[in-house]
Amino acid sequence: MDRKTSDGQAGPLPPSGERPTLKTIAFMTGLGITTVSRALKDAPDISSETKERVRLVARQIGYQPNRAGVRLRTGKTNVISLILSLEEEIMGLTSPMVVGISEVLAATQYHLVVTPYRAQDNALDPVRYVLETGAADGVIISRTEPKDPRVALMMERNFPFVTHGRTEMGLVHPYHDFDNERFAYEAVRKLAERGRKRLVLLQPPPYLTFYLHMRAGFERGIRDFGATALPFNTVNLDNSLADIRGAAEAMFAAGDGPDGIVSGSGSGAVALIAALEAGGRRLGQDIDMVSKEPHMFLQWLRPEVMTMREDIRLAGRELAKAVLARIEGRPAEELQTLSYPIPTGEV
Amino acid sequence: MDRKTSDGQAGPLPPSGERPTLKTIAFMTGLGITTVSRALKDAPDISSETKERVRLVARQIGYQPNRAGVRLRTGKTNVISLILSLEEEIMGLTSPMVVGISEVLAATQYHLVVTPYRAQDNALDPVRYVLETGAADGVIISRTEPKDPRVALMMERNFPFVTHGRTEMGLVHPYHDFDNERFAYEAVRKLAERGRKRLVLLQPPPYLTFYLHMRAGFERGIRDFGATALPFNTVNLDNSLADIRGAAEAMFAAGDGPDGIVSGSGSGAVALIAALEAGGRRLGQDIDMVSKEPHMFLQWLRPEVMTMREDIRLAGRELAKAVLARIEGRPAEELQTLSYPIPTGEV
DNA sequence: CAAATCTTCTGTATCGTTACAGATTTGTAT
DNA sequence: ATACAAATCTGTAACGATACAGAAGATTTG
Repeated sequence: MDRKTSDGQAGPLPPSGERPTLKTIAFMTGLGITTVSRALKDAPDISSETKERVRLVARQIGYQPNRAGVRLRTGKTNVISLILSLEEEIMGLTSPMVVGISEVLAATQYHLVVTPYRAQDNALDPVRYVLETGAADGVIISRTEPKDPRVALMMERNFPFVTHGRTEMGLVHPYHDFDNERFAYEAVRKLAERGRKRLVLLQPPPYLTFYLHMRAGFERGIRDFGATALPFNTVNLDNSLADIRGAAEAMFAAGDGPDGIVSGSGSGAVALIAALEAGGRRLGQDIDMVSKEPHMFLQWLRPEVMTMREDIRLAGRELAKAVLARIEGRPAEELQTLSYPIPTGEV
Repeated sequence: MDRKTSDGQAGPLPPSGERPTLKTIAFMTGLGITTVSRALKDAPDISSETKERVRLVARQIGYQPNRAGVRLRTGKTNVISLILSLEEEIMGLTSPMVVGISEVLAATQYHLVVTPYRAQDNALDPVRYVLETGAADGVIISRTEPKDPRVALMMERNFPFVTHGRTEMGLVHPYHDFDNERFAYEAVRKLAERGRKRLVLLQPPPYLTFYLHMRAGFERGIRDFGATALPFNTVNLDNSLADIRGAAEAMFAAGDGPDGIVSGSGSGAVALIAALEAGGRRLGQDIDMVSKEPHMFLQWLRPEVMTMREDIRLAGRELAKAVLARIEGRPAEELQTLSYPIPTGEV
């Protein structure tokens, strides 16, 4: 039972330093550094009594593995990289997203590193950086394109990642997405139910995948509910609110404008409302609108607008869970989820 | 001139691996690893010809120092930790803040790690974590309290940090802050100019430093412009919008309410507007309001509200610059900045 | 011309961790 | 007894970078 506390050997030197390391525990328990390491990761060749003893000491002195040591030796960074477009900032998606991700990572050893990029042209840069420097174990990207070079690159390198948004390359990869098709379809339905027939869509920029979805849902609605789609292509959700407002004002001034609007974002809706009201239209009377609603802004300040909520925080949680699962080797096809529009208070 | 390319020595082994390291460069140049390391950091005992040669090769093969190696050896993490309260999420401050910080860090080797905490009670946890594990070289915290234990702790340990918001402990530390005193004072002035005399303030939670500032500015305005402050203490900016609305509705229902409101946040203003309109008041007629305005929401949907902008992105930039400077040893007293309300379009 | 000095370069040890190849003890089979 | 296997434990080397203490050759000094 009582193994001699080996001494006199080339035993580990006293720890001395500040923060406890494996050496500290080895010294305190009289075990070898290797044994301590293996005990802490529950290796099969360590007696359960020793494991217990090591764990106890480790807990007592508040041992936490040195990340640099682990990373240098194993290559495991314990980092998830969230790659953000600065455009997203405008839409205010970042905050709840980060919160959702953090909620999941909090229970793990993972840290969240945020890496933004400027223009869509540079979207590949941060991904390359992570791949080349091994800066993270997994990556979360958003604003996917149908043929997304980032996805192609990471799949080719077999690097764990998840996308916020789908792609159309015939490649199976983890994603979480909001069902923008359904959103737009339901939006058209609501407008049609109010007798609106001449509809416009404030849509995403055309190179993003969710443009296709939103557009498809919109057009399916148009067909199913016998409405007409008017063009509104001069601006999209990536334009500044001032530009959106400007374009919308021009449209209303041209006369013969829409009697129903679907807005792909809450802030976009604000610009549209400003424009239509500047043009003398009255919401709920001359024209109706359906929009995504990030907060309660529209619901409270323009209750005439019908709103649906997209739960970005949930998206963050799903995305984080998916990368982690991917890192652990779960197959990509099990890591694809959709979320659906949440109806907010009806008028 | 031509130093013999030393060979036959215990020269470095071929690099072989994927990513180039110092060893790779050493092998390619025929120099020692140490020499390469010192050449790259422009040490004085390396000839400028060698430096040039090393730099050239390093650039050619795209050498980037291994972060884990540096971190393990030197303790330098090249990480800035942004410690966030989940409460901030609600106010949507995170996004532009992260963007601002990233803008500054992009030009450096630093990565940004986001570490959120749940309740105000746990605010100390992430700070302790960073201090104990050495997870970062510098920390950015916000939501400071007059006697902030995080500040005390980090100063005691002489750990580089900057706060978003000031403290009142007689400790000199780097900060960036928005002048909420001025904001509230100017807000009262605007209301007084419109003849409003019975004012309420939707204020921050009382334990935060900027409560004191906003309150002070408000009350100074009250005195200077001969108005009256009505109590509105049941809720603050940390409460949910629903709660704020509820409390405001109760206030209006009680009769004899305010004829002017100062709202410390844009989203809070929305709740207040919803409440006052539900109570039959009309903005700009029965009552006036001044608010911070994060976007264009208020300006476009309730142009009657007078707004001022707080540039959070700028705050992010200033905070990042300050931690970096502090890490480089600049004295704290040189790293204290204030930003001022930006008037948005007048009615 | 030997000694001292300067210039430039390099090997060794180390940070904390883990993979790997033993080592030691104990128990089992022959 | 002797060999063999099982159960536990441990030293060494390595990941990539840098601090430190030389080392080798060239140059100056008296």
